[in-house]
Amino acid sequence: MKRGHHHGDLREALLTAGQHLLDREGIEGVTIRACARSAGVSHAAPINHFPDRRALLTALAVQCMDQLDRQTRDALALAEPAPRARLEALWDVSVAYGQAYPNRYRLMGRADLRDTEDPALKDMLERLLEPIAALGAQLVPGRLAARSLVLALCAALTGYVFMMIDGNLATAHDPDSGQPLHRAILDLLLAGQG
Amino acid sequence: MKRGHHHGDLREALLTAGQHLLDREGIEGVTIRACARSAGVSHAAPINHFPDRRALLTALAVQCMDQLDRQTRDALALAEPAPRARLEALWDVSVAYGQAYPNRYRLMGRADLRDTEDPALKDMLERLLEPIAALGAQLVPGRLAARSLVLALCAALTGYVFMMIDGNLATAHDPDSGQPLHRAILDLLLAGQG
DNA sequence: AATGCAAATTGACAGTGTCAATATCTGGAT
DNA sequence: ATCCAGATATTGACACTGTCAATTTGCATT
Repeated sequence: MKRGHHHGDLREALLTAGQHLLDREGIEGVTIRACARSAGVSHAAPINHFPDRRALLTALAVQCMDQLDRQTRDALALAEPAPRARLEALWDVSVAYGQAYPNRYRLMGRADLRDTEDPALKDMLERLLEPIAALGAQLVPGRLAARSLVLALCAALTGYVFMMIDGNLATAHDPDSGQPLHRAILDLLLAGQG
Repeated sequence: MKRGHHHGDLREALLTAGQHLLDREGIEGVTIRACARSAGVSHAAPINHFPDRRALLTALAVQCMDQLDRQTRDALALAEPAPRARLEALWDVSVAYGQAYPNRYRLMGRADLRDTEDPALKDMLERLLEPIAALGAQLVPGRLAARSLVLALCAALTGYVFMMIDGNLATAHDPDSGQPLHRAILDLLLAGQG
């Protein structure tokens, strides 16, 4: 069934090699030639599956987004129905993912490394926005206010995770209340509406 | 007066060359060899002033942070005394800077490219945090609440600017109210405290 | 079985960061 | 004024990288 001509399924092998390289050595470390070496093929073999490095990194980023999206939807499926609780669950997932896989999160944040025209990427970006947009709409009456809230939630969440990843946070938890710091940000953002 | 041995002041020449390259070609484009070419010296001359590329990029980032800090303090000097107005002024400066020089803002966000031990960088980071920390303390009574607010403000601001830079914003202005979108985020963050 | 096409290899080129060895200039001592 | 020591710049090299062209290999369909 596989299209495997020589290798079996080189595309998949390159992606898992890339994932490992990404986790261990950072974005810089995920290079076409290193992935090829790790998959046991020659240095130019990947060109048949990814026209250039940009395409490889885009596919890798889409894979990471898919993981994050699945974890988010799984968590939401188990969360209580109250919008506030669901929003907390959503934030928790992203924060945990960034903590567990900082380099994957960094890759997802590097828009300059992506092929913006990739249809798989476009789909993924839409899918990723869906849950948070739904929660925003649920929390706030007007469509306009909802857009603002969603924007604020996205900006604050990604901004916070990157601060955390980059070590610009003294502590991850509030020393007094013991609750994670990102809870406090959510509190502030939702203080306005009941 | 200058320490100019061969070139006059190569370090400065490399930095301005780097700034131009950064603006025109992005971070990828600011390479040791390109800076050397632009300054009219051989490819290995920069090593005397910057031990490696990381050091060059760090110095460049510090320069950008200094520009942003100066513009911020200038704006605050002209702003009205009300904390809310001062906070708006501070956000306006960062948003405008990101819009005018997206690549400089991107460089400032790339903690992975910096030499964390650089004392000039450490100083600059402290100085950059100072105004926003002061405003947070002024806006909110307890030291703890102030820390949370400052964190939220930093995260939301940088997150928003990056969304804007990377083209993940449909519009930069609210089509109805006409006010810039980041105003709405500030509204949300400050809705809790009077 | 033969042919055509997709996949993989090999080899090359230009570009990069970084190092070692060498040459050159400058400022200050004699 | 001279001369020397050390900072500064050059040259050349090495190991990488992405990308391309030419070639070979292997599969599947005719």
